[in-house]
Amino acid sequence: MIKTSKIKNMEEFASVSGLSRPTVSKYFNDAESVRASTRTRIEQALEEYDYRPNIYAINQNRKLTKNVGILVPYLSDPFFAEIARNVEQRCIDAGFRPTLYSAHGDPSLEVEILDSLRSFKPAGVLMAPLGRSSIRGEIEKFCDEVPTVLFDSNIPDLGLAFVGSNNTQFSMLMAEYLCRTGEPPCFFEMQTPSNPNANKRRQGYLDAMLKLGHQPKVIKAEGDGWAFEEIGRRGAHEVFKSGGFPSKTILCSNDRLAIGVLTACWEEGIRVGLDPEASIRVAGQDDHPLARYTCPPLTTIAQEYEAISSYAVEMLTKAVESGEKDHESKLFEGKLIMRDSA
Amino acid sequence: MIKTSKIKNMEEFASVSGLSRPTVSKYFNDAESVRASTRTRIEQALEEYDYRPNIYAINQNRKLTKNVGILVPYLSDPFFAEIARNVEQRCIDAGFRPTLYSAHGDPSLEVEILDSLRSFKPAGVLMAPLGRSSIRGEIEKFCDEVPTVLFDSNIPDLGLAFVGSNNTQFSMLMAEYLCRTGEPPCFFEMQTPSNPNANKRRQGYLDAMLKLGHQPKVIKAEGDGWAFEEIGRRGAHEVFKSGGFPSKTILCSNDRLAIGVLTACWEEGIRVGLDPEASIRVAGQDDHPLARYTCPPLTTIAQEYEAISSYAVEMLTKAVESGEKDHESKLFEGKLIMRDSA
DNA sequence: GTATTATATTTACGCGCGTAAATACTAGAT
DNA sequence: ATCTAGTATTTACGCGCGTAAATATAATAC
Repeated sequence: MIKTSKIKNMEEFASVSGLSRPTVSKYFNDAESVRASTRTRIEQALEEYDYRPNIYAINQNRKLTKNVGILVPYLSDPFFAEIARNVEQRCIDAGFRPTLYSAHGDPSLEVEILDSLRSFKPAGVLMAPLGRSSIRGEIEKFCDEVPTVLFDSNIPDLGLAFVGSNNTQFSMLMAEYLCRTGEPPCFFEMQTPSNPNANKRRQGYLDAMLKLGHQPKVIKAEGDGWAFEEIGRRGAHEVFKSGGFPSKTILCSNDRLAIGVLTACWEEGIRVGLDPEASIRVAGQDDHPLARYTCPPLTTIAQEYEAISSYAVEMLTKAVESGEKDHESKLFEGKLIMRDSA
Repeated sequence: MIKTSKIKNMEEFASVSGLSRPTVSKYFNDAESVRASTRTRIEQALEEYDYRPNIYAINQNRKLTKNVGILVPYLSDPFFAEIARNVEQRCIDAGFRPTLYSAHGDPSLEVEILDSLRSFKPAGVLMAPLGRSSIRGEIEKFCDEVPTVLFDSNIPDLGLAFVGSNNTQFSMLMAEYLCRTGEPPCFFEMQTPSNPNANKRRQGYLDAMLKLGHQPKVIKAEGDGWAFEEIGRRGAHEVFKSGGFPSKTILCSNDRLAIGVLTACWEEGIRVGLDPEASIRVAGQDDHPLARYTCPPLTTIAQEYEAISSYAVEMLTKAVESGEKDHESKLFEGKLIMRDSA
C-alpha cells in the first residue's frame, strides 16, 4: 500500500502523519530540530505517502535559499566539465542545490547568466569567469549583490575569494624540467589569450628562462575564441611554413593548444616525443582529461582539481554562514606529469 | 537617474509605472497581450527601475512552468557537452528556461536527478538516459508524470518521443567504406557497453559484413564504466599481446574507444593510417570534438548534432503545447567523415 | 507528586504573484 | 456625439510555505 493517495501540500501531509504543519516544516528545514519520536513518525509517513515540499513556496519565503550557481566559461572543454563536476559534488555534500551554467565562450551570455542568476536568489555563486573578455563592470556589480567565489581564472579584488592554480609556477616547473632534460623550450601561446592565466604562464616561462640563463622565445598563434586545438594546429603549421620553431622543445600555454600542435606535427610528418627518431618535444599544461591519450601521451602539469573544488566550496560555505566579506586568494601548485611527448 | 530606488514587488512596480498590478502581470506573461501604449510605458519603467518578477512566486502559481530539464549521462564527455549545449540553446530559443544535469555515469544519481527534477515542476524534460545501466522502472514512472523526450539513447516505448541517430546505419556505412578501400574491418567494442547504441552498431557491422560476403569478427575489451579511452587502450594492448587484431582494419564502436586504440598503437610502435608505412587502419563513430585532432586524425561517422537537438526540442514543444502523448521515433543518418586514420 | 525544560500546537500573518469576475475606461467607427 | 469592441482597473481569492508568539503538552529531574 505504498504511496496511496497523493499529498498535495504540507498541511495534508502533516495531518496524515498526525502532526501540525509548523512541526513538519521545522523537520524539513532541519531534521534534527524535532524530537526523535516525531522524526521517525514523519519519516514513516514519508515512505508511505511520497510528499515533497514545493521548492518554489520554500524559496519564496526563505530569506536565504539553498541554491548555489556554478558558472564556467566553456563546458564543452573537458577541463571545465571535470572541475564543474567536482564543484557540483562538493556543493551537494555541503547541503546546497547547485545549478550548472556555461557561458559557452560568449561574454554577453555570461552577463545574461549572471542576470538570470540574480532572480535565482542563490545563497552563493561559484564562478570561473571568461577572463580577458569578461565584462568586468557587470561582474563586479554581481559580486556586490551575491556572495561569489571565483575560481580558475582571477579578476583582481573581485568576489569573496579566488581559488585557482599558481600558473606562474606551472610554467616555471615545466620550463625547468624541459631545460634539464633537453633543449630549452620556446613558448607557444595564443596571440589574444582568452584568459589571464595565459599571461601568468608566459611570465613563468620567461622567469624560468631568465633564471636558467637561456634566451626565451615566445611564439604566438593567431586567432581567438575557444577553438584552442584548431588555433594550435593552424598556428603550428604557420610556424613550420616560416622556418620552424626556434627550439626543438615547445612548451604550450595549455594542453588543448598542445593537442593542436601534435596534430600539426603529425600532418607535417614530424615525429614528436622522447625516442631517438623524434625531432621535437611538446609539453602542455592542465592535465586535460585526454592528455594521457594523445600520441604521444602529453607531458603536462596537473591541476589540483579536487583541491581547488573543495577549497572553493569551503570558502563559499564559510562566507555564506558567517557573512564575512574579506577577500582571500588561494593558489595551488601544479605537479609535473611526465609522459612521452617531452 | 537610472535604477533609482529598489522595487521589491510587482505592486510597487505597477504603481511607479502608473498601472495596476494585474495589467503588469499580463505584460510579463505575454507582452503582446497589452495595448502598445501600455507596453511602452512598462518598458520605460523597466529601464528606469530595474525590476524582475520573482520566479518562485511565478512558478508557484502557474499551473505550468517554463522550466525544462536537460539530463545527460556524462557531461565530461565532450560529445554530450556539445549536444547539451545545442539542446540548451534551442530551449532558450523556444522560450524555455533550461537547466542542465549530468548523471556522471551513475545510475543511482540519474534517479536522484529525476527525483529533484520532479520538484522542479518542469514543463518538460529532455533526457539522454544512461542506457544499459539505467533503472528502467524509475524512468518509466518519471515519463508518466512529466512530458519527457528521450534522445541519443533509446529506451523502447518510453517518453513522448525518441530522437537519435540510426546507429545501425552508422556502422554499416563505415564498414562498407572500409571494405571498399582496404581489408574488411574487425569490430572493436566494450564487453559490457554502457549504452544500447553499441548493440545497434555491432549489428550494423554484422549486417554489412554479411551483405558484402565477409567474415565478421568482433573483439571485446574488458571493463565497464565511462572511461572509454582507457578501456580501449587496455583492450587493444591485450589484443596485441595475444596475437594482434584479426584484421588490419579496426572499426571501433565509438570515437573514444578509438582514441584509446590509437594510444595503444602508438605505445606499441604501430603506425596507423593511410600512408604506405602504416600497418593498421582505425575508424571510430560519433565525430567526437577531438576526433579531428588525434594522430592520425580519426575517420569517423558524424552525428547530426544540430538536427537531433532541434528535433528533440521541437518534439517537446509540440507535446507541451498540444498535450498529445503519441510516441514518435526519429532517427538521423550519419555522414562519413574521411580523415587519415582509415 | 510537582517543578523545570524541551518540544508541539495553535493561531495568525506575510511572501509575491496568478487569475477570475465585474466594472470602468478608451479608441476607432458610425 | 454615440455605439461597440477591445483593454484596463478594481476587487478578491488562492497558491504552499516560512515564521513568530502564545499556549499546551510531553519528557526529564527532583
